[in-house]
Amino acid sequence: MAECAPGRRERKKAATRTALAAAALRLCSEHGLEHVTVEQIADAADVAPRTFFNYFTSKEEAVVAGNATSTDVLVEAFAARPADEPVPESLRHALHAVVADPQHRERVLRMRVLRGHPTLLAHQLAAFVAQERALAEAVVARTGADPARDLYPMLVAAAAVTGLRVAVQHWLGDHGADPRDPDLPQLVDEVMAHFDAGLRAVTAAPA
Amino acid sequence: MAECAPGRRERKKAATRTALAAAALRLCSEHGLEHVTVEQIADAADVAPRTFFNYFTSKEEAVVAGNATSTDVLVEAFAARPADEPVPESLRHALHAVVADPQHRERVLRMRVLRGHPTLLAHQLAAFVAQERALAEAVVARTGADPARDLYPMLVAAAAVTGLRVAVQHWLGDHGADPRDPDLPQLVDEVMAHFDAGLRAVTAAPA
DNA sequence: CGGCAAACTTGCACACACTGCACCGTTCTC
DNA sequence: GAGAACGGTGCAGTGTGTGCAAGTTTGCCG
Repeated sequence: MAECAPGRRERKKAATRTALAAAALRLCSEHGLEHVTVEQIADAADVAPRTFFNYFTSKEEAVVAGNATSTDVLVEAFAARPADEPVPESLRHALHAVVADPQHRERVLRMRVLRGHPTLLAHQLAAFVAQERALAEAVVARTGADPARDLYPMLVAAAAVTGLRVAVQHWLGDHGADPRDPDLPQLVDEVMAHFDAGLRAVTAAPA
Repeated sequence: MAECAPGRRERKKAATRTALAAAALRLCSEHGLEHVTVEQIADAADVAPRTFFNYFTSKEEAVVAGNATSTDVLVEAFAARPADEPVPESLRHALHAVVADPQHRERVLRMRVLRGHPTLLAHQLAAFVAQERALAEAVVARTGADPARDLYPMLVAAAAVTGLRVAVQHWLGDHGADPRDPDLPQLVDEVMAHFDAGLRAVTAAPA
């Protein structure tokens, strides 16, 4: 009952999908991507191996599926900002909302182990592009720009997602441990400050 | 003979790799990704199927491999700009060099047919990330910034590659046919102008 | 030149990914 | 309660991707 918009059947489907994605992420982050078979993932989610492929076309897709929730957080946080606020400022707040989400942190930490698997990385990036598109639609909805004539909505959305990715990479120490040991919200602010400055380098003199 | 730095053996290897990548791109763009087998690609390149996997771990990787040449063009064009030029301006010129490369246009047009295959798209994006890293190194080499403390090099490189991607997507009509029918260099300029303006929306009134 | 050693190619075997098809059970609709 | 629709499952088959053990080419040095 409750809100019967999603019927009983649809809820079961969503539950199975979530269970498969969660099992895939957990098993692969624990044992490594290539040491986990689809059969094991299906077992952990208590469905038949064949059923796995009714939801995902590959292991990688299942592992990355959880990112969709971050997309929702990002878009909703952006949409919730006042419409007269400058777009980049709204995006800064939206990115803060994402990195503040405990589920996002959890996922980032699990993903950390899985870096270096090219195929998985590739699918991860595909998930980011999906984020970009969803966010671009929200920008269009606010600004009323015509995406066929104006590439601003796509660009600013892509820039925001890219900025988030760069911030997370930096935070994970992909380019060496940052001696300042900054946290994720701080790095997001740095990224957006660079965008605000038109990407003009203002690097301080080296220590 | 000639410059013997790359020995006879290495040249053969590079030739085989190129032949495999070219065959993969050609066959897949003609018949569709899923209607081409590794065996056919190997045949077209005149090697055994097993040999294919000595060079690439998947069909997708082979199809996308050609992008490495664009990376070289991008990085070299950036490095060739005067060191006292602002980084974004150098990047603008470097992006122009890429889109002016006939090989790049050829590849973009072939890839056009292959959009919509999620797995291939994913690997394509992975190739872009490789571009970002190479470009970031060039930025580090010019500015002397410490990538462990400063995320500017990674960010500006990622922004440039993302901008190129957005421009190409727009050019291919992913968001509807642009009535202005702009060319690629023009779109690159628009992208960089948006970055220069700090991504502040200055959308003109709709027609 | 002769011959060794490293590296590339290839065939074989195998595990696994992924798909089409058909069947069964459950859920929705009337 | 009957029929339609839909999701779950087993089966069979194709194709991917890898380890292993050859055979062959290339580079190197005595």
